[in-house]
Amino acid sequence: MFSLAIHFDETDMKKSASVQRRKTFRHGDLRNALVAAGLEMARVGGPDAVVLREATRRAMVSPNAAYRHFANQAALLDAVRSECLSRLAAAIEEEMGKTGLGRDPQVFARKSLRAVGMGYLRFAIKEPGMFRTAFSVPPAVDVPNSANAASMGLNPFELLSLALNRMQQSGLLSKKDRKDAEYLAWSTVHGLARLALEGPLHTLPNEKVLALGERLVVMVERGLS
Amino acid sequence: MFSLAIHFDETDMKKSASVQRRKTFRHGDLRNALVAAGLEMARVGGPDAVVLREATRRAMVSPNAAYRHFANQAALLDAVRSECLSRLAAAIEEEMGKTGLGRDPQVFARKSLRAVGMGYLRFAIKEPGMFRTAFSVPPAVDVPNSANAASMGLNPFELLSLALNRMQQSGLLSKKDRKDAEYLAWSTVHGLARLALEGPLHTLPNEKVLALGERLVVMVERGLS
DNA sequence: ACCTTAAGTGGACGCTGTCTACAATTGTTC
DNA sequence: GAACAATTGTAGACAGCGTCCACTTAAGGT
Repeated sequence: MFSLAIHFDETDMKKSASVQRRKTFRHGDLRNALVAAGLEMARVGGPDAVVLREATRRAMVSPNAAYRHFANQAALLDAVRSECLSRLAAAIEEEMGKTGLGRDPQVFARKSLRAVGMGYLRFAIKEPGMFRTAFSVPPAVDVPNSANAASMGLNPFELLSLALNRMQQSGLLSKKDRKDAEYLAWSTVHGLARLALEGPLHTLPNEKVLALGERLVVMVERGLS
Repeated sequence: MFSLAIHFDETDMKKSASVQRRKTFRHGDLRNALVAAGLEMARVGGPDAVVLREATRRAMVSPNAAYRHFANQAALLDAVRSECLSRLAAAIEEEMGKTGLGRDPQVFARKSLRAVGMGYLRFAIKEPGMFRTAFSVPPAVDVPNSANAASMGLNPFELLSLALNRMQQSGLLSKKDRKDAEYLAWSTVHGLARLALEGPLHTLPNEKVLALGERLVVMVERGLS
């Protein structure tokens, strides 16, 4: 009937055990299904692996159905990318949450900055496909897009700003040095992540990458002021 | 005759003004021609833009001819990537050459490190497609591949090591801090480049990116030791 | 002069993204 | 409740891509 039938047209038209066919003509939640499928593909194979037709296949829908929800595959990829950014933000938040509140504001500030950097790095290592996808297409950084955020409503960039604000408020960072500090701090950790993931450092063992990350955070702390 | 004829089959079979057809059956230098075509595509559109069939088209050759010189398109892309790395190395060398020899070894060392970082960044800004291509596929860093090098025979990583050695020899860097310092220094500048090129900072004007680069180099200098 | 072999061509296949036209369902309005 | 419009799916086609297999052309060595 559908071209999908080739998957299980063993002369029986009843639903096979593993693959049940949608009963209604409408899918009901196709957009989300496509993003979920795309996310899984991105997780496994990075941005280049999110292919529109495969997503529709996994959603058990004809290829063109996707075009009712996305202008083109770039739009689908962008939705997936946004989801990846959200997960990155969530990972950072979790890492920040693990550092208790600590009474000394300077210690707290340092821990916050460290958590942002290491959470970033850990996510990159644990989910390289998602990480690479998150930064595959250039989104604007200044326009806060809530779709990129995690539970706190902050995207990774804003989480970093938060940590740096704590640094300044606790007196670890002068107002002058605070300016654009997120760009500097971000660059360091992001660079390490990319070099370790897809760059020339991809043979480094994970522990070493994380150890380098620790050194980087210290370097940022000392180098910023 | 060839399928290429569709490009200029205006009922005249003589060579058109702009496109002359190869006379001999053999191309003579097809491998290089394909790499050159791929490089140009990479320059304009980044790694995803280097498509095998288009390269053969530009070399005025049938698509399959490429397979006499490359196992597949990944192999072609890898050759292009290697060339991009060489150009990056050349750009860094040039930047290093601009800093005179300077008698004070500490000043010289600092200038060297700065040149590596800023040369790296300037190349990324001037040739974003090549830069992105250079790091699109993970090559090993430790195996020195002369194909990646420029005139001095050093790849970008080795040029950075050279600058850091000068830092150590002039007493600016302790032996302990010297260890793995290239990873830390590299990460910072590489991260800025990628964020500025394809990441969330791609709207930043070039001057600002370069200014951030200067600050990064200073940060590395102070943060390493 | 023959034979081997390197380096080209031709045609096919399955995959992709995307277009246009059509069908089925749902929601709306009289 | 029937007619109609809008939404959301399908069918079929197209060009472009990487790649496979079979064939051809020329060059070089004996």
